[in-house]
Amino acid sequence: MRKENISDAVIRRLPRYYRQLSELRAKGITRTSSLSLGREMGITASQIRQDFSCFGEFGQQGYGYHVRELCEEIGRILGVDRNHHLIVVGAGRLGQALMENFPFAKCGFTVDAAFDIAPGLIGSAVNGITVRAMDDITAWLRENPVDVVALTVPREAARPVSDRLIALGVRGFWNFTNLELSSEHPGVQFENIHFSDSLLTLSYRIANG
Amino acid sequence: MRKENISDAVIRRLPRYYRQLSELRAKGITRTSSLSLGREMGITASQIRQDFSCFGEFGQQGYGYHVRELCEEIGRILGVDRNHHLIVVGAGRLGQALMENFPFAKCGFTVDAAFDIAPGLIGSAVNGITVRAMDDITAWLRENPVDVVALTVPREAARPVSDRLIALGVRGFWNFTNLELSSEHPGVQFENIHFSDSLLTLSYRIANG
DNA sequence: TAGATTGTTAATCGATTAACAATC
DNA sequence: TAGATTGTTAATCGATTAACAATC
Repeated sequence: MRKENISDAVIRRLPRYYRQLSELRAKGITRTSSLSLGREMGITASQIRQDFSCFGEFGQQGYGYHVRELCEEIGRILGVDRNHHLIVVGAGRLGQALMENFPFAKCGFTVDAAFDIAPGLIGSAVNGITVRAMDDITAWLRENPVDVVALTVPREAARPVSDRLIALGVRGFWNFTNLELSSEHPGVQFENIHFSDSLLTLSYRIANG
Repeated sequence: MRKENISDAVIRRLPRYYRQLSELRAKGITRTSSLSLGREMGITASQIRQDFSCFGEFGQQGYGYHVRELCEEIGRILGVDRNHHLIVVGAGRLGQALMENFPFAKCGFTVDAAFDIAPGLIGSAVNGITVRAMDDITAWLRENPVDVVALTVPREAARPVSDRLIALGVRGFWNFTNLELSSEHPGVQFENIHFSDSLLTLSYRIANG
């Protein structure tokens, strides 16, 4: 029975399932079960079955789950098969690090371009991705609509740049600036990666727990 | 009344409170309340009071909270005042991006050194931080114990490198490799930043909700 | 004082876990 | 078939919200 409203907690677990299943696939394991998956991931079998049941029936009684099929199903739910288009806005070290190291293709993303204001960067290429002038982004986006902008500009630029991009029709932001961006605009999604929040929770846990 | 066991959800909210309060401070606002803080952050006043009450009594009936005091209290809880020591292991683009851009000092961290195996990097400096040879890390750590390692090595190196560092006494890992590291060793804390999990949840939300 | 807002207890809500009939 | 394991319903647990006496 497909659910209407999927909780955020469930959605956040989906990529972990996808990662674990991808690893099993890579190891050549073809079959698994909620029990063994749960043991590997530190999750109860119950929760795994509940989570999957939000999206459909992927298993077989008495057998479990076929790893490749389940992996592909979850990939589809996450949109890995959709070939999203992305640009990197802010081609400093962090933007470069993403372009150089991040496995966009495995997540179903193609990086079409990068943008920056630094004259020294404009015209260069990182990992085959051309860095263009921020001034050209309006014209460029008209010709090349994108699903997501990876926002790796300095903190001060985050708000004005994202406002401008929303006006240009961008509906998804992968936000690495340490500024909390959230959507006043309906249909615009923000995913914030707050490095400092992460480090501070670690700081807390080192002292306590 | 101080609680014994603080839930993970509460801990994850603390850095957000800290960020919001820091911003209020920067704006020169000296006084706030659970109600106004809640409005700003999209959280109920009730939850804010509950969260704070885990750690003590920071407010005053009829007045609310003094921004600076509350900010400092939460900073103390998070350990921002503790001057932790950190090294960056893996001085590629991502490691460099952190050294260059991340406000370690604001989080209470000092970056003492970076380490890498690439001959071209060894001996260079990024933002005043010397990049040293991975071969020297054992000797170096004996002289300079650290609280946290920022792990920015390639995925394949994550496991062997972290094992080695644990053996050398490191007890905190800020893990940027896309490998799930979790502690079999008691007292060793891992904080994983999974870029791909984050992008995939965004991918999901673009299509649904 | 009167108004505001806390810290805390009680009520509600939602998420996790357990149980089990269905069935491969 | 007998054993295993699903999907789902029910029970439990924990987290969020509401309510309110205390008090600045």
